[in-house]
Amino acid sequence: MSSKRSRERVRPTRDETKAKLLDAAAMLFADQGIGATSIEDICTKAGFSRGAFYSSFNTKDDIVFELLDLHFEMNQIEAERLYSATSDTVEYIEAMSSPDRRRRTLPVDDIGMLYIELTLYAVRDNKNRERLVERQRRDFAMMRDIVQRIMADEEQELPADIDDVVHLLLGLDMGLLIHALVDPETQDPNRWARIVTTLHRLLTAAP
Amino acid sequence: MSSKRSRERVRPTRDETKAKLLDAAAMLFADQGIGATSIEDICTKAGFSRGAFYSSFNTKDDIVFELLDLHFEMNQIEAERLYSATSDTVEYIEAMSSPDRRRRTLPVDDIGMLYIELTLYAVRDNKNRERLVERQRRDFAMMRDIVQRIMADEEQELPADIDDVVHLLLGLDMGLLIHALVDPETQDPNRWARIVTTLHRLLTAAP
DNA sequence: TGTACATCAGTGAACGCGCGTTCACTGATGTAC
DNA sequence: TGTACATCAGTGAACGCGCGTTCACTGATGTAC
Repeated sequence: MSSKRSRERVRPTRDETKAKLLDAAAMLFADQGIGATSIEDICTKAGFSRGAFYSSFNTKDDIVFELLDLHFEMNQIEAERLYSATSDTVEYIEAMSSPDRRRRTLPVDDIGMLYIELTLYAVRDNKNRERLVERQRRDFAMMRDIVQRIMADEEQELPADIDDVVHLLLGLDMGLLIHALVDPETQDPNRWARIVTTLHRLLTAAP
Repeated sequence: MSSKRSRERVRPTRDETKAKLLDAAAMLFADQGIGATSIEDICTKAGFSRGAFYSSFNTKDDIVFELLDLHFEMNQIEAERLYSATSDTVEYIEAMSSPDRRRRTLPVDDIGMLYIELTLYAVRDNKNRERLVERQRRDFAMMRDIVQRIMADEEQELPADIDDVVHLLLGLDMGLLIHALVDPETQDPNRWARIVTTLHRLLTAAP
């Protein structure tokens, strides 16, 4: 529709192609693992030939790390959205445990699988490990802020070290994700919310 | 030293060879990942040629699953040892958080890394996934017994659903492992014991 | 809006390396005397 | 304990497949007139 164009666009734009490749990669990495996913797989799923891949990415590593960046970026955006959209603890816990919360970041059914795949990959890469560590610390700092805000709002004092509480909450989140990944049948979708609610009750009712 | 033997043994026994290959594989899988470890790597590290590998294992998958079995088996033995060797909760928590507890299962520095690697691998294998699920359920059942024993010994009632508490404890364990794997520097070796002690305090002091 | 030409996103065949697996072999071990 | 022979654990060269990457190309898009 630009005044400079006299024919209709037939091919996707460069950015659309890249986005399609990233989405296809996210799904396949979660499904089969990074190592078991070939560039050919990604291109076929996205509907391109192998060469298209190398027009958007330099190497296979490249797409992995770009996906990791994307994952953290969208996670951050989503977390900030929840952080500011809710006003009390109950509401916040409910919003956090919403079944499609994680889906809002990347188009992958089992985002836990994808996260673990990407993490293991990045942990072993000396160049990118640092970024991963930085991101994790940022997540911890954010949760620390949230816990502090909640305790301040409720005019309560934490009966435990705040960093321990933050590690407890995020560790629990991660751990439940992995256990659910191994044994989805035993998974109770309300478990996270129920446990966190119990913890909240115990922490605010403590002597 | 057997009466049937007239010369001294020069080569390792079949079992020794297999054990060396398993140990080498455990270390390399934890260090580089299963996908990035070649059979040649394993054999070199163990001090054999590639052919030796195929004298003990049929395929690469074979050694991965044998390692997973070994991991669970030794974990089970170690857990049962702790279960019966300690008599009160404080002692039990201390024993569980002993820095070299995990080392007692396989000769790997970062057993968390190995466990995640093996788990991701097994989760994606339809034949072996079932065994993994079964093992995880057994771990949960064991922890359930332990929690029940502790509460009975202390003549306390749990102020929460016991399965939630079990998921909380094991999820926390798994999650801290992964976070420590990403960012070992921020890891506090006493954190697990401190958090669990706090949880124990909160759960037994509840109204 | 239409045409001509340069650019470059995407094509797909080809390359070559690494790795899992095989196999003909060798020399240490088990067994019988 | 020593010898002879069969067995078989471990050797290492060779095979072939799959995958990441390259590259000469084609035809759609951007731009100027």
